[in-house]
Amino acid sequence: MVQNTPKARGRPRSFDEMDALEKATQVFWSKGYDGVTIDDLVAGMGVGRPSLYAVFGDKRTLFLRVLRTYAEAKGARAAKALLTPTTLRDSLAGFLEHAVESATDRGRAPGCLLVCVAPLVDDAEVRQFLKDAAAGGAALVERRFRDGIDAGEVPSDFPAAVRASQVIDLARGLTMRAQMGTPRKTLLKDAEEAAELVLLPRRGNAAPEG
Amino acid sequence: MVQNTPKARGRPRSFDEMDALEKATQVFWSKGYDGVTIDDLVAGMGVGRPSLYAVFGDKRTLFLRVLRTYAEAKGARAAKALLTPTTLRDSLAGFLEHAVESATDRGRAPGCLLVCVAPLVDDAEVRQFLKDAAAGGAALVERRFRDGIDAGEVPSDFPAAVRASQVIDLARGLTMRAQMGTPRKTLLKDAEEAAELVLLPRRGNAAPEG
DNA sequence: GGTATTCTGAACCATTCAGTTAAAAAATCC
DNA sequence: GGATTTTTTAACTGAATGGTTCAGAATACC
Repeated sequence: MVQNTPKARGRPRSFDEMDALEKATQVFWSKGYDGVTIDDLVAGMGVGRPSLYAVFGDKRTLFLRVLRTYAEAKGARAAKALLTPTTLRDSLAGFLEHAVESATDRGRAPGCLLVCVAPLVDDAEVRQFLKDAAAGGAALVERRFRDGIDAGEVPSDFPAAVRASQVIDLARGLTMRAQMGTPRKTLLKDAEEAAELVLLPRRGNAAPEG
Repeated sequence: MVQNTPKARGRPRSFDEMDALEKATQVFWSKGYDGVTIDDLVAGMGVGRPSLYAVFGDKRTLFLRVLRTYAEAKGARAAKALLTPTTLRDSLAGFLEHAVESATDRGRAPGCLLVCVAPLVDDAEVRQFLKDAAAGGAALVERRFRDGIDAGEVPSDFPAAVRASQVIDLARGLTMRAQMGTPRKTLLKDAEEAAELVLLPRRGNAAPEG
């Protein structure tokens, strides 16, 4: 960081920008995009109306920023959950359990901004972002599968790409059920089962040595 | 039908109720619940404002009716797709392909009212309905699995309930990808793969005689 | 302490929205 | 043909919404 305190002139802000952004995330998350009014954001963020427009722009701009920030943080956590464990099975279970835990976190609205809220936004930029994010997630999982192949945890003909997109689909399903109120305990068990499922060897193959 | 023409008095309606309901479905489907205004419905349904209120009630009431009608029709088609084929594999593939086809139907908005729109509605009755509908779908798939067990298509220890909820999760994932613009062809292939996946025997079991 | 600079709070405005009302129109019943 | 019933067209109303403006408050610079 070359950026040393830039000599903030004028009246200092009464809010922290990142904190306000976090609160905005919660507002969108719990009420959807269309369901949110500027007044909701003003109330939820603790930021005055003019300040909101000055600092974050209009609703769409703010949402895009919220989306990017959220996706970055969540993506980092997901990657960590996926890449930290040593065995492939633990990696996948961790990845899916992370999705469940984040979707059933008390204090936050159930579900996930990327899965339950953003897809409904009728905006080309949002759609493209989601597509890229999903592709990135699938690529990450696929890479982990390939590492598992190299490590001999699954057979060499293991369909990594197909299974990766299935992992993403299953994670989405778990997340949506979280939003619908399925209890965390159930979903965690299902996450385990899902990890088990996607690791099954193809038909006509011997079980892996794992 | 005991109901013979009830001698419609007064000025006849200029619209067909069921047709208007169908159009309302499209409006909600393409713009979400919160995103839809009464004027959108008036324009999309070809029904005057006062008529809309008189015949369908307010937006929430109309949406609930749309939801029920849509779910009934879709449920019937899904059940048919699931129960008509003779082999278990064809049943599952048909079920998932039906989901994909309905979610990528040209002329309609991509996705599915039950998967992409309704979950966002912040309403207890809607949520309960969705929960019941999902449970009903899973139960249907589970029953088909059990029939497959009885028919010897899968081993007797096949985890029918778990796999059924996984089928639903995968269907949801496919549907969401449809909404995001993934082409039908890709999704149909993935539906096949998903059917293949959920039929794999558990670890440590011999392959079925299928 | 004075001035320039930045932020805040409240009021403001044009637009949009949900829901209603009133009168005209189109059909049946007598 | 006239009365009755129902639907339609168009206009209306009060509330909410998105976005802006403006005076005042809080800080740094000199």
